[in-house]
This record gives sequence, C-alpha cells and structure tokens, in this order.
Amino acid sequence: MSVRIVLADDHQMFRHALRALLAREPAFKVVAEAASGDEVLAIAAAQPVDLVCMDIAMPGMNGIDATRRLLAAHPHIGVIGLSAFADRQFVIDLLDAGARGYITKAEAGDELVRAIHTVREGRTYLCPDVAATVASALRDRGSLYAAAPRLTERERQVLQLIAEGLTSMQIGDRLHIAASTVDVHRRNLMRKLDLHNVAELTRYAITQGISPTPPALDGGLPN
Amino acid sequence: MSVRIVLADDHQMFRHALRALLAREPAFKVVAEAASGDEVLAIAAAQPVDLVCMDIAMPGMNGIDATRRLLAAHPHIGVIGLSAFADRQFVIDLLDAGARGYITKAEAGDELVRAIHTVREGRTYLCPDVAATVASALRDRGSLYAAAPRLTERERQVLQLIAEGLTSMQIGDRLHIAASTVDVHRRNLMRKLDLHNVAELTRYAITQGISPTPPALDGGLPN
DNA sequence: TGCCCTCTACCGGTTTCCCGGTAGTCAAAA
DNA sequence: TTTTGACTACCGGGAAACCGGTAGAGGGCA
Repeated sequence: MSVRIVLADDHQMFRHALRALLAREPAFKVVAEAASGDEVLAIAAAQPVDLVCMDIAMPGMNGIDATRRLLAAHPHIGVIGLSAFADRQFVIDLLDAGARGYITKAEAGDELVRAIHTVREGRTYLCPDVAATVASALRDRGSLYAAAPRLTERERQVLQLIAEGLTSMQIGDRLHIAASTVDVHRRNLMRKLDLHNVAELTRYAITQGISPTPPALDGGLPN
Repeated sequence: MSVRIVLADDHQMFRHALRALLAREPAFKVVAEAASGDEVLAIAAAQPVDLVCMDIAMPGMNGIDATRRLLAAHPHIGVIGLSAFADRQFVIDLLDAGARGYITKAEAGDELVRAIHTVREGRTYLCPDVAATVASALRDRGSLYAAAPRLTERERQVLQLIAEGLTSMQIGDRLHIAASTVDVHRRNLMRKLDLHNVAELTRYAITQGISPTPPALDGGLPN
C-alpha cells in the first residue's frame, strides 16, 4: 500500500510542483494539500494520513505549532520539515515538536524522496546542512533543548506587532493592555532573544514565521 | 519544436519540482537550471534558450538585474518572473527590465504553464495579483515608471545597516560619515519609500534582498 | 502552603528615532 | 553656465525606544 502524503506549504505553485515530483514514485500518493497549519489539522481529522511534508513558515498557524498539535492527535503520522533555511532555532523547535525529518529547499528533490522512505522505515532523516546545525548546537551546549528561548503567547503577539511597525501604544490598543505592559513584554523578548532593537526583532520575527514574511509592503490598493 | 526552458531559482528542490511539473507538457523542454543570475547568463551564452523562468530573490545577481543583462545580449528570449511576493516595486522593476510575464508562487502550477504558452505567442502574461498591483500603480500616478523610488548607492548602504540593527552613530562610523548625515539618508529613504519606522524599513530591505534575508540569527558554526 | 511563571502596570532616566529646516561641495546634465 | 542631484553636515524638538527597578493578581506545581 502506498504512502498517503499531505503537502503543506503556503505557495500553491510549490505544492503543485512537488506533487508532480512525487508522482514519479509509485509508492507515494499525495492525498491532500494544505496552505496553513490549520488546514493540515483539518485534513488529518477527516482522512487517514501517513506523512506530512510541512513547510515551517506559513501564515496563520506555522509548521512548528501545527506539528505539535498534529502529533498530539495522530502520533503515528510522520512529519518532515521543509524550510528555506537551516536556522538552528527552526530545527530545534521542529524536532522538539516531534518531526522525524528536516530538509532545506536548497537540497535536491531526490533528497525529499529519500527522506520520505527513511521516515517510513521508522528512522529519522536530516539533510547535511541540518545535521551540521544540530551537531553544532549539541557541541555548543551539550543539550539541544537547553537553549531554546521559549516565548509566551503574549510575547509572540507583541513581537508580531512590533515587527509590523506598530508603536507600544498602538500595540496596547490592539491587545487591550497598557502601553507600559507592552514595554515589559518587549523588554522580556529582547532579554530572552538577546536582541536589542526593532530591526533585530523584525528580522527574527520574519525568520521565525511569526511575522507572515514580508507582506503587504506594497498593498496594491491604498486608500 | 519544443520550447527550450531554463529554470532559475536558488532552491534546488523548487527547480526539481518545477521540472517535474513542466515535464508533463510535451511542448516544453527544460534544458538547464540556474541558482543565480550569473548562471543564467552563462547558460544563455553557451546554448540556445527560448525562455527563462526567473526567480527574483536570488543570491549574487538577482532576477531583475539578470533579466536586464540577459535581454541586452539575447533580446529574443522570453523572461517570466517568479516571486513569492506581488510587491509593486518588484513587478515594476522586472517589467521595466523587459520581462514578458510575472506570476507569484501563490498561484497554481497551471498558471505557469499558461504563462509560458502566452509568452511564446508573443504576448504578456500577468497573474491576477500582479495585474492588480500594476493597475493600482498606474491609477495612483498615471505612469508606471514615475513611481519607482530609485535608491542611491548611499541610501542602499544605509538601509542595509539600519536593517541590521545599527544606530545612526554606528552606521556613521562604519561608512565614515557623520551620524547627522546618516539621519538625512534615513529620512530620504523613508520619504521615498513611504515607510515610517525601523520595522518597516527592515521588512522592505529583506523583501528587496538588500538585507540578506534570514540573517545570521543562528549562524550554524559559531565555534 | 509556598514557589515559580505569566500577565498586568507604573516609576524614573538616557538614547535613539523621527520630522522639520538650512546649507555647503562636487559632478553631471541641460 | 545654470541647474539638478547626490552627498555631506548641523540645529531643534517631540515621540518612541531602550534599560532598570518595583509590584500586584492569578494559575500551576511541588
């Protein structure tokens, strides 16, 4: 019986292209596509799924939170992370969430096929870049999880709005809290992440997918 | 005779997947892949090419400069821009460079097939998002090119350093100019781009590839 | 029960940003 | 030659960021 695969990525074109790539393998069957973490959860609740190729940076629920919640409900599903970057924090967070594989988009398409086979055999697959990142993380501190600066929900919200260019007062209004409270969250964010200004926070938010990439800078329809 | 296509994107996996997608069309033949603008130029110099699917954001020479130089040497080649964003500036710059099509990765894979056919017939193809962007740009100011806020070299340098989180004084030290001068460049940037804080500047710099997207937040091997 | 964490909120102070203006030099273009 | 554009530099002022501290309410956990 073939492997029932779900493709999760916010770029439809990438999904379609990936589907064409995987169609060459008779053992694979792409049964659904998702553009966000929420859609992945809905699909898994509605039909049997063996494996998910999960992009990290997606609007709405990101790939890491989606993986955590997906595996809580369906522990048998294999998750392979797919990201443009071999960012250490991404890798650690995703593996911590229970993913069984991680490859970057810089790798060859064959790499994904190999990863799927490996994960189906019950083993873990990391592409070379990612393996190096994990190794260096281990070497640095002995433990993989010790370093991950976990953000609270509130901090994530504040970070996202800071990255969108809002002032503390505007953020306070949006979240219905005082500007002074927003300042506290900002300070805690900076301390946790060892970042010290809005530019660094913005870059961090974008790489983490907390801020839906570089979005409506243009907007299209002003006024 | 089939259309000889070159795929240019810095993600090998995307190229491979796209190749699989286009392989379904018997009229298409992907004759080469490129990971940067330089590679596109080298390929076009070495073999006959009919059409290039060109990603905008590539390391080294970006898709816009590559298009301009490619068409200067080979005006008969059709260029279709491929980007994650429908950023107004991207679209305008690429069309200005002579591209004949522009589609975002949010579109379906079929969209690319349709675009290739259209461009081969000598016409221009824009996906709906992009068409709306162009229309709004025209509506805003009557002319497409009048809008392009061209940045000077100095402004680009300052923008990049702002996006990296440096203060005006630090930027001044780095560029050997006074902090007050940096402030002037910052103000001119904000006026030209209609952006009003560091967060927005940072996001802009990242979308433009001026700031090397996911920066060394992680680093990999800090030793 | 006590401890820790999160979220809330305010106090103070310094630095930087953000916006406005003026103004000189230099090189290229009209 | 005059003008335009880029780069340089300073003044002033208000807003916001940045950094430090304190502190109460509520929840989870040992």
